[in-house]
Amino acid sequence: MKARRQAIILDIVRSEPIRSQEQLRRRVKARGFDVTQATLSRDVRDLGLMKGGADGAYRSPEGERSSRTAVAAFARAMSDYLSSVEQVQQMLLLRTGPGQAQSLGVAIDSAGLPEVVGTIAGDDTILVIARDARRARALAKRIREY
Amino acid sequence: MKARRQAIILDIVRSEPIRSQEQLRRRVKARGFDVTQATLSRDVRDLGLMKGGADGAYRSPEGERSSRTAVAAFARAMSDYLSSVEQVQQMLLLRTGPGQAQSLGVAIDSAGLPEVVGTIAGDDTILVIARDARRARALAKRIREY
DNA sequence: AGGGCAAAAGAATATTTATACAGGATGGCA
DNA sequence: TGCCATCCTGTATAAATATTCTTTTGCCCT
Repeated sequence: MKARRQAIILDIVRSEPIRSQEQLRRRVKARGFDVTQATLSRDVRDLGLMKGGADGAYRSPEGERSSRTAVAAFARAMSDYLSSVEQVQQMLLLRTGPGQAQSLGVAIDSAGLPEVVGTIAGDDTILVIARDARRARALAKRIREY
Repeated sequence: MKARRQAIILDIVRSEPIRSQEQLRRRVKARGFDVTQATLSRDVRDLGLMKGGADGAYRSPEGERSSRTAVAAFARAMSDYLSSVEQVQQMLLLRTGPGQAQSLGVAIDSAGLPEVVGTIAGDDTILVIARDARRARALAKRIREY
């Protein structure tokens, strides 16, 4: 699961100075993803991490939105608030109880899911716009698992 | 000669994207300093240059948060990351390279633009919600000037 | 269920970057 | 002057990172 792993990488990189992909590999493994250096090289590029500076460590280019608690909050918000999921082309319609959509929308935004272009939250409905229908489908599946 | 050479390196790195020390070596040579890659590796460390990010190029960690205003950072982020702007009613859809939207989104948020209600950043797309269509149009115009 | 795709990851390798070591230049000082 | 000590650099090589090519996996559509 690439998105999840990349979220973990961001988290690791923010929490301690990582100076090589091998070092990163061990940290990522300790969090349950055993991948090769090649994969991490691609992740580092995808995430736009920079290496160098004062300590020679990887850095996220200007603070990403706080993701550590955000991903957890996302999962929790889903199981707390979500009542249904429907896909319409590249969009998802999420239903919540009355007045709960804003909270869930914030959680989705904060999670920084790469497949999500954006969300619009009303009172009990959220429109999630994905990059394309395929990703919308994948996201719907993932969301239903919560 | 070291100081002079390093000043030139900074200048080169700021003026065009340099993706390897070999490439840098040729540019430095063209400016009159014929040195080896090893020396450049040391220079890069001395100067605290970072490599990676949007284009995989070397970058001076200049413009660190304290010295520049958020608006200047906003302008710089725009010119670095933005690839297109589209207006849909009171919203703008900004496109960036893959994985860069989060960074740009943060820059927009930090700039505290009064016409912006909020932003939602995905992987390579940002949805900027303005207060109304008129303001969205004005903002789009301003953004395109970067 | 199974075939066809496309995304994702691995293995091997190429490329890029960092470093151990050594030599030459320079400056201080008895 | 002669003798360090230090700084800077190059050479050779080690280490780190990127990429190419291949395999695996998951998903969609009969």
